[in-house]
Amino acid sequence: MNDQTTSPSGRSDFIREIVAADLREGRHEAVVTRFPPEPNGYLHIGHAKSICLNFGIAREFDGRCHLRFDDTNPVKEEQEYIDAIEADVRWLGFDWGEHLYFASDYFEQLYDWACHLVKNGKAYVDDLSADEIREHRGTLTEPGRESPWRDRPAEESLDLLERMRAGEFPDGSRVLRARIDMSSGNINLRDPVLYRILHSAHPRTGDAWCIYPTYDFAHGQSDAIEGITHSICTLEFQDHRPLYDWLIENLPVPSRPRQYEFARLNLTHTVLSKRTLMRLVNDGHVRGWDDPRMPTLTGLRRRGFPAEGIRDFANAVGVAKNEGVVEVGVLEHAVRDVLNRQALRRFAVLNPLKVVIENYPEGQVEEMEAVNNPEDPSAGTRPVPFTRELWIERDDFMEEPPRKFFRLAPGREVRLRYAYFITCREVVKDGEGEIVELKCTYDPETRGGDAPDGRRVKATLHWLSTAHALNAEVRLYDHLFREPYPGSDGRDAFEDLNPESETVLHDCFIEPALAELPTGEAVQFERLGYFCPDPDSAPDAPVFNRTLTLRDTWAKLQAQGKQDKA
RNA sequence: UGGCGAGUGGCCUAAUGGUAAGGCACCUGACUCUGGAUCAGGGGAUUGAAGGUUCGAGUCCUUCCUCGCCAGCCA
Repeated sequence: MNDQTTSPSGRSDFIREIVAADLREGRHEAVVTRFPPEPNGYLHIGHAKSICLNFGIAREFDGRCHLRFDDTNPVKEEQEYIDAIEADVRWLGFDWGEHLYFASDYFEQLYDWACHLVKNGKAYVDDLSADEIREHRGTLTEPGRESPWRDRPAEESLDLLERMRAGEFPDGSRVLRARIDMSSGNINLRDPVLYRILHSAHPRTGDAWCIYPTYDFAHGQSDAIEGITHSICTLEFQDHRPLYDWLIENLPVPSRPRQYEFARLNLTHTVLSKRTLMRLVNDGHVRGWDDPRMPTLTGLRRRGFPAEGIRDFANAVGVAKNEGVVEVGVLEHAVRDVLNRQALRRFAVLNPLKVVIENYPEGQVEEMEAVNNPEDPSAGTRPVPFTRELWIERDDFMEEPPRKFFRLAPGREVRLRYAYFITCREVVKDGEGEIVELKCTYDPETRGGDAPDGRRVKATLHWLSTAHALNAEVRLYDHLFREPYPGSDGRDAFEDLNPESETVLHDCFIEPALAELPTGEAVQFERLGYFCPDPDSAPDAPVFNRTLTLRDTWAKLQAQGKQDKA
């Protein structure tokens, strides 16, 4: 018995309240939910919301959640997707234990139930073509017309259904339809198709079948077979609920599941429709389903988004029936929040500018002790080599600094993190006036980063010894779409693609400690953001993906054009 | 002119007839060897509209408006 109404985070929602009430009032001994993907594509962040809801409820109320593939349409489904989906759900942090199911496991039972409906006059074989059925269906405002085959004898329908199964008829020649109400305002009740002929091999049942149940006929009955108590789906299925209930009530099913609908996730600056995602991949706008810019779970994982961050995000957006659009910032905040706690800090210089410390002994190397994670003392420290010639970030120097620019400038003193204070003495330029080098001096008294005389600096920069830094490629990512609502106001979503969603930087430098970081392990490049090694990395050619930038108030000031304001 | 659903600060979500709460975002200040993090504070809502019931309405009733979904042998 469990009468809690809230999730561990203290939040609840209308579905959890229904579950809690059903348990409290004894309608069910335990809650059983299910996540029912069709294996025809990759899972994305929107599915994550559903996964977190279904598995989350099972976990919180001490019930169970099944992973069930809704594999009723062999022409679109593939084993590859089944494998990828299982991996993604596991990665997200959920476990279905023994409860892995396939709608195709129930084909025989479903067929028996189809016969049951026919025998009871609740279903019939229709010889109309797809076009004719459409014509008979009517429109949103006009009722449909009954098929001429609607009242044929049950025995005849039964015989035809058997012969459909036996493969006697070609695709599309006949269907099995429920006999409900051709004049219903709900089009799903206008004698919906239950079975269609598809001479197509199925990833799991092979060529055992040439007729396949539709979603409507398979889903609720699969729920009933598995003892699902709460069948949770998205809003677009609300219209199907009367049909869901009609089938359950007219069939000798072993349990009585109920369907509940919630609003699917929408996110700004991205798109979550399978069709658009597919086009992004097929038209080469991204490099694949796992491109770090994709909102797919495999893409987010490659990008370096931790599963915990995605779960936190799902929890933060809540579950309701109001279809809204969540700002990506909420997702990014959730991800930064876990990365800030967990990611090891490292130095990297993406856009290098050489600094020579003129008064530092040539050939000398000092090991500076750097903290691995200020949020987690147990992460310890590491040595970072310091020498006379260093790389710093080009953005950390300005020859003519505006008022609010605190970093290095001619004559200015700043701190090199964990090392010394340095002062810029001279700016060296090439023939074109490009700054190629900074000549600086350091104060030996400031070793470790503090001045004995108590003087302060306004900025602390990250740096790397030119002699020790490793070379790396770094891929910078930004929103795939520059518009918050891609394709709004009549535009094609693809017009809103962000041309700068990926910027590849070569000849970046990373600190030696980064040499052997496992793929996908997130680190923070101090002052820059969170990054993780990409699978494209080679032993001597590391590639890093930028997961997210750090919050950057300087960048914000620049964007607002306020950097000169007093 | 059909059916179903939804409208609460910029965004998301709560308040289950008792006097609008939280997260994100934004702004200020403190602190800081990351312009990060953290901490403290702040602005911002005539709850889609108009009526009605009630001592009292975001919540109940009526009418209206707006938005979303549905006419696959997809899910």
